[in-house]
Amino acid sequence: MKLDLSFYIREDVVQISRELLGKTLCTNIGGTPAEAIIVETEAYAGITDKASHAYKGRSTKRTEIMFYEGGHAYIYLCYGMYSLFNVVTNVANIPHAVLIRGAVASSGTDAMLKRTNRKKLTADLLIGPGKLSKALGLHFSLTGVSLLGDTVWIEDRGIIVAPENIFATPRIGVDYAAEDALLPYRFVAKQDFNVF
DNA sequence: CGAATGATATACT
DNA sequence: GTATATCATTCGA
Repeated sequence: MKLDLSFYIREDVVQISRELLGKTLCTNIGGTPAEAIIVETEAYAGITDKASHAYKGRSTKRTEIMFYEGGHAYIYLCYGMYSLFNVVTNVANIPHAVLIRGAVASSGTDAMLKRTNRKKLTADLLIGPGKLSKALGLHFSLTGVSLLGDTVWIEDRGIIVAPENIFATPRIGVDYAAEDALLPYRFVAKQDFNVF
């Protein structure tokens, strides 16, 4: 069942990050459908979070998507070659977002392998935000697309990640955020989804 | 460990 | 309008 607006507009972005573990991320881009189970997320808590692009309410043409109502995709180009995929949460004008950092392929793997120029399915194909976006076809030009539409969306397939399999750790690659880089806003699901 | 790689934000003229 | 520093990263030595 596709997650609806009420899931995204809640105010606790950290809670949403945790709940996204085990959900299925679906894309239908360029006529090639693909699905993956989310296993790693990071929360970006808007204006109070130095690691967020919207820290202190900074709003620019790039970051304006984060100020939208929850349920939109904020996709942005980093390091010149990798698109990073985020889920916007909370109500309009509160720039909270969840970075999808890793997933496990569950369907449409042929298309993913083709996009990433690989021959064989490996466990780390979708681990890492850059690789995940590339494999699923999430180009940064798609930023702002609604997750309630039929291009990119998230479904609840009834997969439950046990609390003892969820680990909270500091975020990756945000050392510039000083003390906020130490916040335990990253969530990893350590569970065998048996996709091989 | 370090290069690749380009849009974007910011600080200038 | 133009210049330059800066990245929510990855891959190959």
